[in-house]
Amino acid sequence: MDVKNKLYKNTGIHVITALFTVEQGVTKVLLIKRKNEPFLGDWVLTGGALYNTEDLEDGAIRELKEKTGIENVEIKQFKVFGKVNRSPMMRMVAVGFIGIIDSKRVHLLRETRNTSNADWFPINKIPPLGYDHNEILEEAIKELRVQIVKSNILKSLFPDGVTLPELQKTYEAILNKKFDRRNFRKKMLSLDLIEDTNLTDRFEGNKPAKLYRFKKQIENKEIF
Amino acid sequence: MDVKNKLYKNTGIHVITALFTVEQGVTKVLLIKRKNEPFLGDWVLTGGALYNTEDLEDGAIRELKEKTGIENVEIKQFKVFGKVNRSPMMRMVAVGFIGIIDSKRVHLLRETRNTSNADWFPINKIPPLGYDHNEILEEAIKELRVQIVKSNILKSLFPDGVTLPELQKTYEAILNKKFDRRNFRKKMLSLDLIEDTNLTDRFEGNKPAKLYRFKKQIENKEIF
DNA sequence: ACAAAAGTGTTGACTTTACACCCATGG
DNA sequence: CCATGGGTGTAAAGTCAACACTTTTGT
Repeated sequence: MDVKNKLYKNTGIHVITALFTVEQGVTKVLLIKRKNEPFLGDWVLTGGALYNTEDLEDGAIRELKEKTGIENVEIKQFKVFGKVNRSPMMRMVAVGFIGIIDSKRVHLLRETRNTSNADWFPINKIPPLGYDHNEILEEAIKELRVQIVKSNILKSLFPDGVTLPELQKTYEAILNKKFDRRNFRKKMLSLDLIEDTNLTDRFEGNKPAKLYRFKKQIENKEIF
Repeated sequence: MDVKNKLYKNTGIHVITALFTVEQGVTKVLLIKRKNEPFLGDWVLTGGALYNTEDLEDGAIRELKEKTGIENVEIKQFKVFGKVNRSPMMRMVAVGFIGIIDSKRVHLLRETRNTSNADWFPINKIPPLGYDHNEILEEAIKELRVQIVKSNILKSLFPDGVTLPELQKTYEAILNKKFDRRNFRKKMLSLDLIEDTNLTDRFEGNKPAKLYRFKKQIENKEIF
């Protein structure tokens, strides 16, 4: 590779995170409003350009912090978006990440150096986004639906443990589907993603529910 | 993003393909030997730096052509590798692709402008590779094993159709596992990846086998 | 004792596994 | 007619889907 060749110049990396939450049965994603060109005034997913001194995931986390104030998130790389013209100023290849957190546990910055607003949008009410972010978000939602059944990605939504009824509502919100309570329990437990704690929910006028927690490590299943 | 900021300079994209084949029950991957620094004389996966004028997949295909002579391959993006120091000269983020072809159908160039050798290596006999390619290859093998049961990736290995006994040998080679013949058929057909042609194998002293072909489009299955 | 939500078990349908014999072809 | 490899069915075990009643708590 000849570093001076023009074909290799002016290329950069975007790190873009679709950060989800679930509020009262509604799956939402965090969007920010741009304060600069290009796409000034447009809503976009959180993200920005990677520094050449940081790893991909660290860059995505830094951008989240800078543009929304959100910290302590676990995210997972899911796909790269590299069409030549996806960004207008120069050639940018975007690495997409997903994560999910409890929006009640974070303080969202409404304005920063580079953003004029930030908010959680229900995933079925997404405005036209800047860049190719509608496409990235679509893929992110698909990936989220896959990951919740085969990884512990939901751990960051329930860092203090979760009850099966809560989990069921979450799955129903994300997969947009209803489940039978008994069968959901059996399925969930057989997925081997959660483990019993010996605690119960704080009660509120009804039978307290058992608390589970997501496992630290998930072993992968046979595929054939 | 301030384009002049040093933090955004000197970043490039690698497009790296793990191209597999299966020969007599052995899964192999294509490696090339480097003719230049860095890693001069080392074996690596096929790939190189992306031009700022081409899409990711096009770049990976171009690199395959340039360094091995291989054309008409279908490849699939699977993961990004972005550790700050994965490449010694400058910051390079690698986008990994996998593909699988029939090695008998291609003419492999043994030497090119940038390579001093090229060959198919059994995946359990891989030498230490340049860059982080051992890690990339490991992930690529995992992904291959997932893809053969949920996508039509094997189509490019069998462009003219395939019989169930051939397919079974291929799955056994890639998954490193034996299957019962009757159960393999049932499973394979229920996966809905292949469809009957009304042809049969050209025979060679025994009962001719029915020919199947991989479907163009695979619909995705329910996940919960 | 009532309201509200949590927890639990069984049956029938379906899927998966284990296993052995017949069939078509070329020589 | 024999050797080679291809094709098929069935019974037992396991998994999945549908369904209703009992338990615990606070008031």
